Amino acid sequence: MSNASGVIPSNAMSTLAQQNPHFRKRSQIACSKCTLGKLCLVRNLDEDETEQFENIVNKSRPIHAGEHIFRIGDPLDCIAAVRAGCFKSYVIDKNGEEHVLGFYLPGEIIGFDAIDGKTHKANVIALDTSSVCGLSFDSVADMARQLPSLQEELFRVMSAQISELESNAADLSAEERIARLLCSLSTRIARRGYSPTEFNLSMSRRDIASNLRLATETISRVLARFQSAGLIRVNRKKVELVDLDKLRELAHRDTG
Amino acid sequence: MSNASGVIPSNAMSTLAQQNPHFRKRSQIACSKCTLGKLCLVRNLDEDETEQFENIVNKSRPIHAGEHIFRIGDPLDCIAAVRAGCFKSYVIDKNGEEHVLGFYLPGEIIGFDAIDGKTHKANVIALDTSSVCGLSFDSVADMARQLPSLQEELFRVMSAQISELESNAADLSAEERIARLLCSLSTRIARRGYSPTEFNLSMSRRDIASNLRLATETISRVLARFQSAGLIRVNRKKVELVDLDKLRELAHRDTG
DNA sequence: ATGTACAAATGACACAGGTCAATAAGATTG
DNA sequence: CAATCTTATTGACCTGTGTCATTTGTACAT
Repeated sequence: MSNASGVIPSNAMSTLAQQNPHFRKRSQIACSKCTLGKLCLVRNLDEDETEQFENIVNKSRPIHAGEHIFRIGDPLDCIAAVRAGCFKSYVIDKNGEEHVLGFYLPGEIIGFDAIDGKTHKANVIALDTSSVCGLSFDSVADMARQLPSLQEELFRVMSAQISELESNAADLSAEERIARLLCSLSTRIARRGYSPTEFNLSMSRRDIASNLRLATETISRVLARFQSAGLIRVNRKKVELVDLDKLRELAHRDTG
Repeated sequence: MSNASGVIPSNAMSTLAQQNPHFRKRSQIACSKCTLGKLCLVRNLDEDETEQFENIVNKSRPIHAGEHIFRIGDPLDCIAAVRAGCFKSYVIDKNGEEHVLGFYLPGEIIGFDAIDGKTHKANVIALDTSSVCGLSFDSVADMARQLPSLQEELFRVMSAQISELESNAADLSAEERIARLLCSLSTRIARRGYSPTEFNLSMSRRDIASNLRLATETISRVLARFQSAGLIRVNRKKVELVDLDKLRELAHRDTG
């Protein structure tokens, strides 16, 4: 804990700020040509603005499953935009138990919780082979003062994260929570043009359990129940959402 | 639900934007002389900047317990800074059950969840006689582009809210959750210079229960247990935290 | 292919906290 | 200052989910 160093520092003397190997400047990446199709912070920027933005983006090298991009206590140098793959954020409690705070898919931004206090508040680890764009938060903030659309988008994304977390706080049954996670993944994957009904669970049952505050056994049992009810078909990491409507109904207990 | 009109509209034809009676311009309030002592968004502004900021602040009239300042669906015109009193935010689920999302004390900002989608996502109601400062979010954002410290503070506060919500998501026992709420209230109250060990629970047991996802009976029982263990003394709304250290220990299950 | 190791599924049982019901203590009204 | 209503407390019992133990499945290495 005293060494909150991030990301397998190959050079022990280096500051994270300059040397975090995931965020070292490699190539300028053209956001305008990103496979994500401007799903990211540049969403509402015009061509010129996007070009400006590209100057502060560092693309990372591929990150292997199991590699950390942030660790608790790391100074907030970068926030990260997921380009490909999947990440989870987690903390370890007093008893050494891991608690998964959330999952991040391409197009999503990791690290907003680090702005307050200027240090990262969760560990973030790749679940699949992944890549991210590193964004110096200071640079983004500076640029946001020049580009209203960028500022607006930053506020919007943070706001959405607050809403999301607020609604997750609801007291749901195991079935409701699992339905909700499946639906959430579905829409987030669909946003990128992939099938909303057939996808890969990059995270283990244990990760799901930890994130939903359930036992892994409960995850297994509920998935089995969903399958025999004809709602889904699961095989290990593969899921098919057969009856998405019914799942959504289960998930959306809350209305206005 | 179709009429998501806010705040007891005395004039049915008025738009909320212009007429929300809580946020109608009444008096410019000098933030520099606010009883909160710059606990608010102006925290890091210098004198000139604070003066600028005051121009976009509308102070509300007193708000009575039970009055709403926002309702779900209200357009995001204003966010609100609590000056005095206490608020809760809540939603109603399909079954008509209320779910309390959070409590807001003086110095805290309500409405960040409304930026995404430009509509309020929760009902917000006063629990005590209260007052708030209304802040046009657009004006605040505009000004934030001129005043780096203001933008920084906005990002910081939103970030803190994200961290807070993430850590609330942990899977805690009833005792841990209640200890955590008591400690949270304690530090938030202490921030304003009041006693961290003796204060008023503005919210009902039912509100606490809903917020912590417990039954009201459990709240009563745990408070009783805490009392007989010598951790607190409770009588209705009055609480005294006798052994704050032990309470904190109970509350802070999570470490890095 | 065979062995090994880890992830997932399944079953038996326990317990924290929910639910329901009754009572008590304040608050509010006439 | 009754009468009434609401909120809080307390008790008895029930249920969903956790825990622990065992089995099955899958991937990977030899």
